[in-house]
Amino acid sequence: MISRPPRPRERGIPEATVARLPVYLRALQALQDKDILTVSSEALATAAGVNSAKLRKDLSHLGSYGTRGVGYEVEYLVYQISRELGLTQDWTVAIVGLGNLGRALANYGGFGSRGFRIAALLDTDPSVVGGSVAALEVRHIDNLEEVVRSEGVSIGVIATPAASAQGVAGRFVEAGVTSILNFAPVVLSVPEGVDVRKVDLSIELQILAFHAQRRADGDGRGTEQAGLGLK
Amino acid sequence: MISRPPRPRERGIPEATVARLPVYLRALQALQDKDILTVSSEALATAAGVNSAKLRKDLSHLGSYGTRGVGYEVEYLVYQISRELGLTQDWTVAIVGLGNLGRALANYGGFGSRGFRIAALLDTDPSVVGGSVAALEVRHIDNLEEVVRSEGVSIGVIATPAASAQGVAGRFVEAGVTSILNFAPVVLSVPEGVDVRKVDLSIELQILAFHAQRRADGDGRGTEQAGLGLK
DNA sequence: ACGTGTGAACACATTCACAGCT
DNA sequence: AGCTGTGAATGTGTTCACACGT
Repeated sequence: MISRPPRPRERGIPEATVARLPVYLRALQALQDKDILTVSSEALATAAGVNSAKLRKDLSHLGSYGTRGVGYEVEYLVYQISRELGLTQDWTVAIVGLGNLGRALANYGGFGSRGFRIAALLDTDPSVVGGSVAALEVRHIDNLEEVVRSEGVSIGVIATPAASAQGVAGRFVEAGVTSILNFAPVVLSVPEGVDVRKVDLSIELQILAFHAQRRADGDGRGTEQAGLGLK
Repeated sequence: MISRPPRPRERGIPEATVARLPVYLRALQALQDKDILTVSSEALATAAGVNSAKLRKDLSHLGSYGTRGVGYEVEYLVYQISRELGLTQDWTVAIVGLGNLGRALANYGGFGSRGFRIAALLDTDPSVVGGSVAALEVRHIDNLEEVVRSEGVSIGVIATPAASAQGVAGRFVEAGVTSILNFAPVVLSVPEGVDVRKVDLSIELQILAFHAQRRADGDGRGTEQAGLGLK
């Protein structure tokens, strides 16, 4: 008899919702900058590029933070979302690989804007190590374990060539880092309990190409898509 | 010679499948480089980081390209996926904004590797315009419309500051570009029929932070091996 | 014997539409 | 009267498990 380990219904926020919370947060902060104190689901949804039913459902997972007949208090919602996302505490980041992309990341202002602090830059290339990027010294990757410990790094960013990425991931994991953001075009293999997110530029382009092609062969010229688009 | 596939193709591949095809394609190309001719769904799934049932279902949307009892012929599958994604034709790309990120994109080799050609780099900054990045001259953004027309640009990449992104998007759309890859942290508003994909570094970090926080304070529920009781 | 291809079951996500509070 | 919060309905995606072709 095979009983499947039941996924315990841990009362959690749906993944799709989590992915949108940062978007809502950004929209709310833009409203704050304009000194707007209150916002309806309809208005906030428009600013965030979603529909209002989805927004309300998403927010309902955090709690009842709106007022019926009125809307949401901007400042309060900013705080609640920030807290839910874990942005009320600081997260320390290390970036490995300081090619063009790594440099871009290190210099990216919005990065450190709230909650994220870049604590270390690491590379292997002797022509890069010892130099300085974004007012930080680039250290040799041999210091990874020590830096993770001394700086309390909790998020590792991998911006190396594909061939080095798995090795770096392994060292991060070994050093106790359980959150990894991977820009290298490889599938990383990590133990259970380690969270890897991937950002892949060429995959995004390929998805765009797919849709563009579909649009192109569906309509020869402004015709709507009819069935039987035989080749 | 290439015989025409006898299988009629359905229109409408699920979006989730489309997003994974590039991953399969990359895994298959890695197998090709190792001179592997045939692969099972199990092996390919492992290389792509998914389970085999999902892989088979995904591939079944393209047609019946496997052989029962054997597996998939690597080269044939590479061709079929490439064709489905529209990579058998060339796509011309223009990048706007040559700050750190734009430069990284322009220099990113994998970009142009297959099917994508960077035809133009555009910026407003006088200290950048006229200079050269990745062996291409950076032109002033006033040339956008002309470049789109003369080079046949079909994909626009926006790597500008947030404040400029909507304006650039509008000009792309006006010039006839219907596929946009946006790296600026704003929600772009575009007409129906224009496809926008967003890559947002700080959103990815925030999602990681959410899960990291959950792991840290959820404790009891999870039975995964904790790496270092670092709290 | 083996691994693909797929209907059926299940899980997750979105949208609808309206009850309920202010 | 107006807008949130939410069950119910619908749509999309994933996993199971096995029939079927090689």
